[in-house]
Amino acid sequence: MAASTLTEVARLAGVSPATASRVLNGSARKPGKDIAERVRQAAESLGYIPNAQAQGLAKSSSGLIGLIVHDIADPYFAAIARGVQEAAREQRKMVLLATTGGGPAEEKEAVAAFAARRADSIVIAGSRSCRDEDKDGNSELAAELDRYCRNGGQVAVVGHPVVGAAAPEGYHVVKVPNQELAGRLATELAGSWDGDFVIVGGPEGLLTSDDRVRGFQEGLERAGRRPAEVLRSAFNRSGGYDAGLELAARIKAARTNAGPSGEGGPSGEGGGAPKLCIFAVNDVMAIGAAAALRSEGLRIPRDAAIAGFDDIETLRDFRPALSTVRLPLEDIGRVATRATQRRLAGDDGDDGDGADDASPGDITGEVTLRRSTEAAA
Amino acid sequence: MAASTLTEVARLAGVSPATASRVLNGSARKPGKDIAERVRQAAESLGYIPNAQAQGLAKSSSGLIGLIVHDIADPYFAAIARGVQEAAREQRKMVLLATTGGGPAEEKEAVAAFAARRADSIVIAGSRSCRDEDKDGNSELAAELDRYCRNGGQVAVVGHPVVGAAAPEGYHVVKVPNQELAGRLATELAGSWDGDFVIVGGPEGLLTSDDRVRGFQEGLERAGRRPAEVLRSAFNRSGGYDAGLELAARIKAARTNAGPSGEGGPSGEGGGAPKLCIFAVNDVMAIGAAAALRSEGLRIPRDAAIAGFDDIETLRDFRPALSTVRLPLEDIGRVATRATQRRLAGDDGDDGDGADDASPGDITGEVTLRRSTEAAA
DNA sequence: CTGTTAGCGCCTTCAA
DNA sequence: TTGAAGGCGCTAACAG
Repeated sequence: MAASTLTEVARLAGVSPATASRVLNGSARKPGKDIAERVRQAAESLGYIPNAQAQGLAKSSSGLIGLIVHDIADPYFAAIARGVQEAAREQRKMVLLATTGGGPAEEKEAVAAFAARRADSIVIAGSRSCRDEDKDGNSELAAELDRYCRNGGQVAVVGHPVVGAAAPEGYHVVKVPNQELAGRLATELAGSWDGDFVIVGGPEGLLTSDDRVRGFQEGLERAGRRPAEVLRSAFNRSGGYDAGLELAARIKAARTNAGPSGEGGPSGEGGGAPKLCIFAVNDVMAIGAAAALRSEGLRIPRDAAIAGFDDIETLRDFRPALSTVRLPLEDIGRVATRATQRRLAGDDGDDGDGADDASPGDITGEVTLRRSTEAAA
Repeated sequence: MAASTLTEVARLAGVSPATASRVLNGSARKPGKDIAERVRQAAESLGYIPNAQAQGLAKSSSGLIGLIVHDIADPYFAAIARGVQEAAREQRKMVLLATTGGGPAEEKEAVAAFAARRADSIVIAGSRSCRDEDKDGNSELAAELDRYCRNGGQVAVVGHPVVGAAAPEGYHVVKVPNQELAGRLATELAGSWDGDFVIVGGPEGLLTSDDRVRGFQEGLERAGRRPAEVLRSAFNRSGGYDAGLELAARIKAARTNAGPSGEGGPSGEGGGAPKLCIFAVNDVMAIGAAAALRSEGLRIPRDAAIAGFDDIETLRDFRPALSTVRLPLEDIGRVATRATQRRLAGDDGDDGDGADDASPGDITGEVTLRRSTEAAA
């Protein structure tokens, strides 16, 4: 009942398994035309499907690319996954998916599982963390990756190198200019916004979040503004929502203090309190924060401005349109995947520190100001 | 340089490979405690990782679950994928991802690739098509699946059976009550909406779309309403947008015909033209349509109501909140995946027509009326 | 309880 | 060009 084997095909075609193998895959050597045809027919009639496991075992290479994400249902990762998938198809490979929820321990498991399957390469998306609690996990992950690379595996990490990882051969980092872009966002915002800024960040130690926070502060400074207060919460919609609630309370309090201009409803003009501009370190958090403000009867951008980061596609129809930084997520996935393609001979070598920068077209982003941060009431 | 093997571990521990194998995996038989410990240490010190390919070859089972979707970045599929992933983790399996763009030809390729990798089971999400152009593709896909099942593979399809597929053992269909739910949506809407209905559907022949269209018409009929006109467009945001543009033009035309009640802007009260309620067969299309209306200066629900289907999580913060039918996408993925788990002995058999219904908790949905279809101006 | 012996299905030297 | 033989790493029957 099991699928038919190469041997069966060979027998049916009246040739040796070796010959059958040669015609059924792109072997260097060309079998006789007539023979080839016979083999092909035999394969067809038996519905032969090569056993990739056996092939992999024999060739010690599996045609698999492992992808590690926090959560595949998160549009950020889904977009990256699409890019990875495309690049994988170009390489005629399949992608193995692992979702980890973000913990280095689970990530380590995933790497081990990929290694067990002899994945040719691994792409790790999702922010690194340098919190204390993750320290052990990180070094175990680093060790696992190191071993994987030493056994000939290729790894690409999106964003930051794994904390504590050496930079073995085959280890690539796709840099994402989070800090710089957040800085640009801040300066642009500062140009059109008089009020104060608040940052809604993820937990401290999440590198991506930290970069964006830092960059934003720098941008503010460059623009001659005072630093923004940073609220910490979960790196997802609900974190944004919580922070939004907190901010809504403050905004309302400030308003009533400044003068109860109108109890009939919040008025953009009334109290002298300067309006707040909220920067959430990703779009999903921004949406959460916006929802919270709205649920408290505040309106955007009338009562507060809000900006996000990523420019998630599904969120582009959100109203008011969200100011954000567009990141070429799909490209990021593609670039990361391509970076793991073993370099051909004639490589111009890396820059000495081991980890090379996966340079095929460096990742850039674009500040995208929209309605949610318009100053006009 | 290659990863260390079981044989090396065995040698280091001074035992036979068989023994090493027995301790390193859950073999039925238990080796001596001291021996076990020695083996474990040897494995640890060598950084041994079992070769899943070899294991799979020997056991003829790979621990792989293949998932086929149109597009992993589509939130509908991403949500299902999350469910599949969870169930896979429960079964201690990994998921192999294939995205096909929806064509049966690519789906067939994917099935063949999964078969080659000896995936233990395959989950197919994404609407089936019965269009003429897909006829050949469908039957090839059916044949491929049939072969896969005959070789012992398990298949679960979300929604509809593959067109033309026999119902071999191991072939499961996770039914989604699209038609019924669309009907319920229609009747509920009919209760609070006086105007006419229009359906924005996908291309004819897309089974999921067709079901929803049909169900909606039935619901309308039950409510004593006349059938809705059906606009056909692509099954994605841009299709919805196109249809929305068309509808916006009509709405405006109807208004000026009925009487230029106010040129200052569209007014809900003014013209006697009954307001339209648009049913888009999925949320993403609905969002597209809404965006189109908005771009034409129309407002929802003031100038037209709109409803979708799926209740995509990322879209829940959309304003006005979208009336829709909630589908437990994640559960669907989970249920489909679990259905492919080979039944234990003592199975109560199938219902004779071969394909069984993957009954572990039938899928149900829930009509969810929100702001976008509120009658009040 | 342990070790030995065969494969799982395929690829890849080698010799013919 | 084709065939025969050995091995990829592991498991599953046997034998001890």
